Amino acid sequence: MDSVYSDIDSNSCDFFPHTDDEEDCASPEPEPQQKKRRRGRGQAVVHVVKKNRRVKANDRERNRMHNLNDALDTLREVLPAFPDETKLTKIETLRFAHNYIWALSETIRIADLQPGRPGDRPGDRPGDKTGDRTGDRPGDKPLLLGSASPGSDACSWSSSGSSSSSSPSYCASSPGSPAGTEDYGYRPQDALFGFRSFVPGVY
DNA sequence: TAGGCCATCTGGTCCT
DNA sequence: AGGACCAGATGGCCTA
Repeated sequence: MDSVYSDIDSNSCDFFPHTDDEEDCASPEPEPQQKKRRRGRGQAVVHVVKKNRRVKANDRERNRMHNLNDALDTLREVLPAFPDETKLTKIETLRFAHNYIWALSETIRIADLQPGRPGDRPGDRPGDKTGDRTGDRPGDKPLLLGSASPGSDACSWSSSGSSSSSSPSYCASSPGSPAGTEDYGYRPQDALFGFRSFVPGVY
């Protein structure tokens, strides 16, 4: 979308009273003692240079954010989709990805612990390129419980302010054990079940 | 209408 | 010096 300011660029003081352009933007009621300074040619050049730099910086920043959003979209694509196809918000995407990665690694870990594990078969090892992507086949072990439906949050935390308080029992802990429940009967798929499932009426 | 999410602008800081 | 990154501010859009 075009910037709402695109029409304003030529006179940013309308919207950004504290910009470099401040000097040109005589405040509505200039202080009495303040004499209006006339800008000489040199100052005008400096002003134009500054403004150009700002415009370029804005452009770069916009591109940077677009790249970030593209990466986020790419991430959304590899995450399990949800029935109602509601697009995950940015924070939800990140939290869900975190949970998802953790669930996958837990699944691998548990599979490795099992005697005569299926992982002994070629193609079942985590790094085995011959294996299908987990979750691609309907018959796969139900790691991905797509029944978790979007609501408002990817996990059971409330991002309330400080980093300490925003440390959920689940999401912000180390990827190795997001829930801190490693040997308490916690199943990897619970990580995905937990997704957005704390919203009343959603799950 | 309030609240959530988002895009954009902006100035500061760090890095090359 | 200029670019990358970051966080704060602002305003638009959408939904409950």
